[in-house]
Amino acid sequence: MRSVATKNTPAVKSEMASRLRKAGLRPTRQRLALSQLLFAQGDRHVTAEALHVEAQGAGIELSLATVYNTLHQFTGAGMLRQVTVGCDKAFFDTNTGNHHHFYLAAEQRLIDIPGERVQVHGLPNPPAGAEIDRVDVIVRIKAR
Amino acid sequence: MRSVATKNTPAVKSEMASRLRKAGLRPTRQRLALSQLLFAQGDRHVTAEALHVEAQGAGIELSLATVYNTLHQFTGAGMLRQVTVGCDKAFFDTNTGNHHHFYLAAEQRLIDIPGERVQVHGLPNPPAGAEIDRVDVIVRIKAR
DNA sequence: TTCCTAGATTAGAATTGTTCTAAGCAATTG
DNA sequence: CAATTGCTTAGAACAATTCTAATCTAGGAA
Repeated sequence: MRSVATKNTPAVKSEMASRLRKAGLRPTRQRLALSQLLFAQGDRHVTAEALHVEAQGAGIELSLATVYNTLHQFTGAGMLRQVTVGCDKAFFDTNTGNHHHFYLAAEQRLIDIPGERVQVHGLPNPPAGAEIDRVDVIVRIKAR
Repeated sequence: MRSVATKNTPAVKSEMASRLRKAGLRPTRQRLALSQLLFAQGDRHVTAEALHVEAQGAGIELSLATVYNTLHQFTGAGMLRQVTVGCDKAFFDTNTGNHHHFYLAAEQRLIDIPGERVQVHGLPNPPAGAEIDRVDVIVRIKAR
């Protein structure tokens, strides 16, 4: 009995499967398992390494390479967003909507900041001919 | 005759030396040389690798390890700021004042955005007991 | 000046995070 | 079911950075 309820019902599974198919990805055992770890709970920030450990801990056998592949494919399909916060590890965020982040340097951990309320004023125009992809606000929290 | 005027006068040199001493760093040949490359022109964004190449090109013999050490020491002394923008390489910025960045993903290049005009509104309070180190705004420019 | 010593530099090895490769496996299609 | 195409895999390769242990040097003392 685990404390986190990772709803593992057939219904959830087939919903995941169709999401994957829509993205042009075969719903393989590994991708379904990772989908569940990632999306069956609330918003999450994971690293490849951490997700791999978590999967193994949950009895899912897969290689780290597959975790990397899958995270990138999911990102390409718009199911994840990659957050860049330090140059050590890459974080993947299940929240792909408009939002920003606190970064707790001491714990190497991210906390979402809902995007609706946050406004950035006074930005200059981007260099000629360039187009803004997105604006990221990162609030760095001092290490203690 | 190089096109970029890297003022290499004794005056500049001794000013650099005293800056280093103030930071508790011995003004060694290597640190003086890197100081000049970094600070004798306007604001710059460099990677360790690029600065190493630049130094060698300018006839300064030093190891990559020294470049890394020096960049970190300068950062610790508040003479540089590390900018985190992608997980490949670390950028060091000679502009340590209040400002933000455009990030041109296609060229892996940073452009400063002066800080005075930019305002970020609506941020929630940081988690209990935490203190904000700083707020970074990164405007990502779409790769073409 | 010369000597001494803490601190700085170095080459190369080690580590870390990530990507690649080539071979076997598995989901779909016919 | 068989064929096809895509997926997964272990392990090697890679790139950025850090570490290590030996050597060197700046700056103070004699």
